Amino acid sequence: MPERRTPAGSARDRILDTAFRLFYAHGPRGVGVDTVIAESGVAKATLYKHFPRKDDLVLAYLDRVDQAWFGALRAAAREAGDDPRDQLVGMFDALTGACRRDGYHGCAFINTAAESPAGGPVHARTVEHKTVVRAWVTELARRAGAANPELLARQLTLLLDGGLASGVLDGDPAIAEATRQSARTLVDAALGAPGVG
Amino acid sequence: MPERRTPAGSARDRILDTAFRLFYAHGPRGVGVDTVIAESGVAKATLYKHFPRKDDLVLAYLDRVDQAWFGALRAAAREAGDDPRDQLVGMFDALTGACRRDGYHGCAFINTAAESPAGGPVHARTVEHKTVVRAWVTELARRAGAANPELLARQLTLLLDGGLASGVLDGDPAIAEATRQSARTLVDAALGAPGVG
DNA sequence: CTGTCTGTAGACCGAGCTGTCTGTAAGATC
DNA sequence: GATCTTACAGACAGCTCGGTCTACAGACAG
Repeated sequence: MPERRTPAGSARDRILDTAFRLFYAHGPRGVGVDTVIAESGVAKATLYKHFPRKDDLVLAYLDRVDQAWFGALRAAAREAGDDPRDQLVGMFDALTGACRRDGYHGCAFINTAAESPAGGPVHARTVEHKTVVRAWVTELARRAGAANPELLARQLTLLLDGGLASGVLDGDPAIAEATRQSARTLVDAALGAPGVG
Repeated sequence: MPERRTPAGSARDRILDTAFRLFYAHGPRGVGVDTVIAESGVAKATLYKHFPRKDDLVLAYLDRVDQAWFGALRAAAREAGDDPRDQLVGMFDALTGACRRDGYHGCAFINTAAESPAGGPVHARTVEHKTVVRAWVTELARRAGAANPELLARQLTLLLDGGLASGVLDGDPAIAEATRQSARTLVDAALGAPGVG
């Protein structure tokens, strides 16, 4: 049984690409299914074949956002070097990069959660995303030798969320800059003076 | 010409009270005008007399939010004492109080802006609100003797936004606690060790 | 040739939305 | 009592939404 050798990826990918772009720009609720269909050049039946409910499409969109953003965070941390302390600060470069990007509108998860009914699948997926990211930061903080890795991770992710949330209004680079400096201050305070680690 | 001696405040206030409650709970886009009418016990014509467009009602809602939240911030700062340094940290008690409140869903401005078209009046009002708050914090930072009041204010409001944005998901008191500790760290770092000011 | 799979094209339905309309009732003022 | 204001009650138009449906076309397998 040759699974997934279908050339069907094409239609599905076109739908997801279009949804990603439109959903992020206007919010899932601000984009009708008809618009996604028109802009992706796909038949309505095809869309509903791959994503039986609009919510399924929204969740797939969030999955893609999660991959992209979490990936950017890890890449930024990796590029900061081998010292976990530097990585904790370096991950904020992902925010700087995001702010610079055209059409930047803040955190897709927060934006989507804000317009979705509480307790729904979108909320759950958002909580899951934030939890995974915070767990990763916690591990980083632990490896950096923080006395209270959970608290430091909480503080840093809170900072990250603040920088992202402000992005709904504008992508002012001063935001990313101030956020990064805050991160440095918090990390130094938690781990001892810089260079003394 | 006896202006505004009308007893009409009753209907208008009922509309605004209801809109405040519903808009904050489900987001303006998630609440139909009919629902506001039904729950406020008002005629449709009356609502459209006071608020010709739904957007007008949304803006009036944001005005009320601004008064409430900015008021809470100033009250929290005031209760922290006369020292501007304490006030900078004390204002975060407003966040703690908000987290504790039932039905807390984060920052109404961010939530509303996330579901509104960029460049619209809602965005403008949100930017205005954030600007006013940051100006107030800047003045506090200046009085506290910060070398760079703008930066410190930016950092603290960013932190505030982070705490508020996370509230869309849950009102975990740990968020407010971590935020407050971050604020203390940032203020101390900017103004010198505590008690040495 | 005949099915099956995957896709396109678009009509259609019921529901909900914003906003307008007509008609009526209560109270104040002249 | 006549009139004006303010409000209530609710039908209505016009649109968009999510989602279902039928009809058809090409590729490939038996």
